[in-house]
Amino acid sequence: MLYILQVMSIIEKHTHSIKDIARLSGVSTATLSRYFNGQSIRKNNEEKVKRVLEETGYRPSIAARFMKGSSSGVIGLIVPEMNHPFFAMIAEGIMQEARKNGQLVLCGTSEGSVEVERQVINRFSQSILDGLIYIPVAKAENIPALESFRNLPLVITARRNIIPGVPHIYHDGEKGGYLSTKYLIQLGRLRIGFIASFWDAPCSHEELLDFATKPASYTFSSIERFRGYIKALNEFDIPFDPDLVVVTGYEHKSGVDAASSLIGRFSSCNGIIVMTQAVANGCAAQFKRQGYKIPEDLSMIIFDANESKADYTFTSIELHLLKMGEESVKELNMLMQGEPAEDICLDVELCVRDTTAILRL
Amino acid sequence: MLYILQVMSIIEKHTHSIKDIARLSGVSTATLSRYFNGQSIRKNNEEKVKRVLEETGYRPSIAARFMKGSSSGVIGLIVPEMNHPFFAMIAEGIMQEARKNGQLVLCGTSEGSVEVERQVINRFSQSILDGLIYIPVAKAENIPALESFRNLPLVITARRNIIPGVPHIYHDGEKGGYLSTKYLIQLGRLRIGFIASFWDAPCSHEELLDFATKPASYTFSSIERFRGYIKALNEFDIPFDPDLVVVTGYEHKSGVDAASSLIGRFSSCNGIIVMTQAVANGCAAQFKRQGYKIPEDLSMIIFDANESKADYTFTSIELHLLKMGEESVKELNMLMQGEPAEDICLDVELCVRDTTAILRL
DNA sequence: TTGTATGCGTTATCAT
DNA sequence: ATGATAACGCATACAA
Repeated sequence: MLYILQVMSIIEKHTHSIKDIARLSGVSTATLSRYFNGQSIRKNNEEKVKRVLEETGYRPSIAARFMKGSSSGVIGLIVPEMNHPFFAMIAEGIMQEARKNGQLVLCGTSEGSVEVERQVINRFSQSILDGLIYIPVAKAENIPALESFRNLPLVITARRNIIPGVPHIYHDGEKGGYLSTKYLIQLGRLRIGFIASFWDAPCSHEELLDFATKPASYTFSSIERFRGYIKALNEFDIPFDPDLVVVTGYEHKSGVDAASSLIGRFSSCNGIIVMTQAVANGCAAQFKRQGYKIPEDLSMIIFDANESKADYTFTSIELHLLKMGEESVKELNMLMQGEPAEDICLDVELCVRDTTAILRL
Repeated sequence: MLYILQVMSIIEKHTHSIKDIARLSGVSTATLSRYFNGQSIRKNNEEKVKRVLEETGYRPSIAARFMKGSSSGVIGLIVPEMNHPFFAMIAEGIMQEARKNGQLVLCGTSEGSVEVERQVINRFSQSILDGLIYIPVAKAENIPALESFRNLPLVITARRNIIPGVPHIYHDGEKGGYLSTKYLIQLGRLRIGFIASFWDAPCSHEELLDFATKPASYTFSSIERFRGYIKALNEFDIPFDPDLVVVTGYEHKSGVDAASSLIGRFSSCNGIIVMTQAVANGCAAQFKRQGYKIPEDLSMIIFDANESKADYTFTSIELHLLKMGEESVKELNMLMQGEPAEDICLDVELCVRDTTAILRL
């Protein structure tokens, strides 16, 4: 009961202004403002002020504070979808780090669509932000020098090479693709499927193959990982077969479709690399339905096994999503303090679990 | 490229004020303000204004706007943990609905702790909110009439009976508990374990048993569901065995511990009801390790199988989490418009899948 | 329809 | 250390 009462009184909508407090406690607003910002005031004044604050439950308005040019303590976050363990985990990391700094996070989801993303960004621009963490859906080519963008501190997360001069926080996707492919090869599996996932405006099959060889002006994580896949194949002199590559989305259904597509295309596939768990689940379900045994007939490696919550059955490339969120906030805060910030590439590791096994003939 | 440029120019930090626009276009600020708010102005003025707006990329500051008393278009959300499919899904629903209304969501996580929750609420109070959606962790007894709380529109989500006079959006937990228990009984399984999960300050084993019988002044979802469990047992004249009940947390590890605990306590358990997937995974893993076969030896039913992303293997009580989020925002907006809002109880359904089977002796 | 003047809650500047 | 006052960007009552 006491607890609830406290909560309630704390969160009341604005009633008293700094002027009211000044009047009630007999000091000037200037003195109060200084007091709130950590400066010391005369002893007997402090006592009086404290008592009045207690009684009124006064809270400063950050709207007014922000208007005066100081910071709002609010950072923005644009994310494709909150209902996805990958982004939820990053968001959790962001919020934890933000809380440590007394910051809040204003969220918007782009719902995996470029159009919605535009709307949300537009909406954000009318809001009170010290900075923005942006997990893009958009496909953006030929990015020019952006002089128009130097005012709002910005960090790009989970993608690399999107906007020059802006810090990007991402995983070493190429290494992930390389490690997973190499491991499957070492298990004796030379027919390795690669299921690339995209949000909006997916790469075409051809584009993907194209991007894997020549340096692109931007990248998606699927493309990075695909590069590693190609690299490993080359290293072991395994001919690349385009029929082993599927481009799809990020849903459970995408996995089902991808599996069907693979099964329909050719006769033998004994290894497979999938971008995320939802797709992998759909994929596995469909393969099982067609009589494949996992891991014997078909070994699977996925990215981001969503550590703490899952059944721990997928062999996976482990990502560090909480850390990714934390680093994003740290970078953003550096930027906001005028310090230079650079890209951060987080390492990945192969974690062998239940969905991979040596190929027996 | 064009896309990125647009984004950038839109989100630039404030440069022009309404006064600048007034000066540049030769009209007064009042005229501009009216124009922005939909009133018509003289034709030739409108053209001039439009051109200036185009050139400057002017955006009104909602900080100033909100200071004047109008709404900020921002709703608050306090959630125990974003990195949990249950809450992530609710949050997604909230954000989708918010976006439809041009609103943004200010998020804070309580990290499953009452203390952190207090901090976050405290931080929220310094912010600009039109209303608040609150998913509580706190255990709150004997809630009094809260006169101090009539200013900030508030909705409680995923819990019921927390604060009188405030609308609650929740699932029919008792029905869920009842349906799952009844189904297991009908499969011939009369030894049904119930694994209750709590965030912070968990109920003691005794408290839980207590709350199940007498009407409590507040409730947790685990308690609601437990009531349904008891109800079904009574209906089939099955004696209640306290040893079949475990109180634990919401993590994977909680499930492992709960399973160990159950196994250690007694000899026979052929059915089990679990609150959430992470716990169920841990639980299933531990039971399997001990030689139990699922669903033959042990049938499992869980709540919230996290529909779109999962492997669809658990028999479950399906919740409507996206809808829960949407309804929360709708209720909150009604409240903000001064309309009365009432509790919403969302229905649940039993979804039979792979983790339940008839008991064969 | 338009412009002038004032207030919103805070911080910063300047004298005291 | 303190108090009076001018900003900040916007909305609006009121006069024109």
